[in-house]
Amino acid sequence: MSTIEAVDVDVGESVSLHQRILSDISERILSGAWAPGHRIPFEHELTAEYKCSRMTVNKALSQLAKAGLIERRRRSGSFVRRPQSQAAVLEIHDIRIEVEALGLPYRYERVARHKRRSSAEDRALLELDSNGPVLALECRHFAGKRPFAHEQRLINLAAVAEAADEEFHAIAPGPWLIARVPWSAAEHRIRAVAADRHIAAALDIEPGAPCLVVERRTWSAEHPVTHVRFTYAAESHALVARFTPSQG
Amino acid sequence: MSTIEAVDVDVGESVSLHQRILSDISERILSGAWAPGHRIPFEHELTAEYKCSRMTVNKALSQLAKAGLIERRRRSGSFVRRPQSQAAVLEIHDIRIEVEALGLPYRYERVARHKRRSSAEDRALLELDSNGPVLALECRHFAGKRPFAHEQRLINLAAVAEAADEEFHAIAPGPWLIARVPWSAAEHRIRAVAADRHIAAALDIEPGAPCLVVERRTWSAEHPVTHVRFTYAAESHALVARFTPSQG
DNA sequence: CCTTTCAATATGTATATACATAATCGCCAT
DNA sequence: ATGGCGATTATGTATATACATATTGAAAGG
Repeated sequence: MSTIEAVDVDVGESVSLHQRILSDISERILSGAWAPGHRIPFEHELTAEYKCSRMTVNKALSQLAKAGLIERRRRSGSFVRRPQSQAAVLEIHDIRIEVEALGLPYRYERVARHKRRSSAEDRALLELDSNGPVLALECRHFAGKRPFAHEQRLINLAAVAEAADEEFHAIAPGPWLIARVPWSAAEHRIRAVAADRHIAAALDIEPGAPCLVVERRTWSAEHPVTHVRFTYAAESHALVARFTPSQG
Repeated sequence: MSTIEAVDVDVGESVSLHQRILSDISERILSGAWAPGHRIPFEHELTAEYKCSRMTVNKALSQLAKAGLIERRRRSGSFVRRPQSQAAVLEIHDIRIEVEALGLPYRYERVARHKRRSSAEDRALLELDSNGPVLALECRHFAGKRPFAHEQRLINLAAVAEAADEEFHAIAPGPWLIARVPWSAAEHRIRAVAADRHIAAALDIEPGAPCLVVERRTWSAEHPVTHVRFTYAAESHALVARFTPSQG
C-alpha cells in the first residue's frame, strides 16, 4: 500500500522542509543515483543546499539512518547502506476481514471448548512455566459454504481470567482477545504441512493435501497470552508481505 | 530478535534522555498501565517530569506517533492508540545464511539458464509492459547432501543489463542482484502447494508432498527487476515473523 | 437559542546555539 | 619508518526560542 506513497510527487509548497529533504535523498538512493557506499553530502553542505539549519538536516538524516537507508559515521560522513536482509511487513488481518475482502459471506463456528490444567504440550506451545489452567478452543471459519480456516487455540487463563466465562459461541477468540488484551509481542511461524485426517475433515479436503499453517504466540507485558494455529487449505489462501523502505 | 531489546532494562546512565522517555512511555502503554484511549501527559507535563526541554519530549512523542503507539491531536493532547491490525516483520534472509544457521554446509547449483524475449507468462510474473529480453534461471540450494530449496527466477534484462553476461555458476542470482541493484520495493507471496513432478525430482521428495512457496517480486525505482519463486520441502523450512511495537 | 467570532491551548516545525563524542589526519619524536 | 598524541572534523544530543496551525471552549451578537 505504501508503495504508492513512496513515489508521491511533491506537488509541493505545503510539504515541510523535513519531508522534502527526506524524500529527496531517499529518491536519489532508491533510483540508484547514489549507489551503496556513496558518501552523501555532509550536514553542513545540505544545510547550504536546502538553506536551513543543521538541526533540520540532522533530523532528516537521523531518520534515514533509523530506516536503514544510510549509515552515519562520525568524522567520516553518511554513507548509503548496502541492503542487508530483505525485511517485509506481513499484515495479519482478522479472518473475517480476509473473507469479506473476497466478497464472500463470513461465518464462524465453535467446534469445541475445554478448560483444563495445562499439559506438558500446552506449556510448550505457550512457553509457560507453571501448570496453571488453560482454555483450549477449536473453531472453524467459513467463506460462503466452504470452510476457509481451521483454528486451534490455547488461552492462558492466568493472564486472561475473564476468558473462562466466555463460551465463544457468538464471537471468535481472536477479536475477543484483541479488544481486551494489549499485546506487546507476537511471534509467527509459517509452514506448509500435509492435512491429517482431522484437519482434512474440518476443511473438507483430502487427507495429505497441502495446507498453509500460521502459528502465532502472543505475549502481553512478558506474560504468554495465547497460542493459535490457523490451518488453511492450499488453494484458499496466500499470505502477502510487502517491503517498502520506510520514509517516515 | 528485537523482542529482547524491547524489554531491555535501563542499566542506565549512558542512555540518552530521548531513549529513556521513549522506553518509559512505551512500557507503560504495552504493560496496559495506560490503556488504549488514555490521554498521556501533555508535553509540558513531561517536560517537568523529565526535567528537559519541550523539544526533547516532542521528538520522543513524534517518534511514538510514527511508530503507531500513540495518536496526537492538536489542542487535545496525545492518546494511546488501539491496536489496529497485526503487523509482523518477516525477515527473508539469503538462503546461504539460513542453511549455515542450521549448522549445515551450503552448496549451490545452477540447473538451467535461458535468455529469451519475454513471453506473456514472463510479463505477467514480472508485471512488465514491453516484451523486452529476460533471463530465466533455475537453481538448487543444498543443506548438506539434501536439496533445501528450489529457485526459479526471471531477471528483467532491460533493468539489469549486466546479468546477460553472468553465467551464475559460482554465485547465486540472489546475492548477485543484491550487490548490484538497489531495490526500492518488494512484494512477497507465501503459500502452500503440492509438489509437481519437476519440483519433486528437484527436491528429492514424493510428488504431491506439501511445499512452502515464497514468491518475491522486486522493483527498483519503478522498474521491475526480478521475480523469484523459492520452493521448500515442508519439513525443511518454516518462516518466522516477529511483531514488536517499534521502539525506534 | 443558535450561530459567529475570538482567544486559549497543544502540537508542528524551524532556528541558533552549545557542548559531547568518536574517528581520522598529520605532526612530531623516537 | 613508526608509534603515539593532539588538533580537527562530522555527527549526537540537548537547550531556549519563535512562530505556525488546528481545535476547542467560551463569549458576543443576532
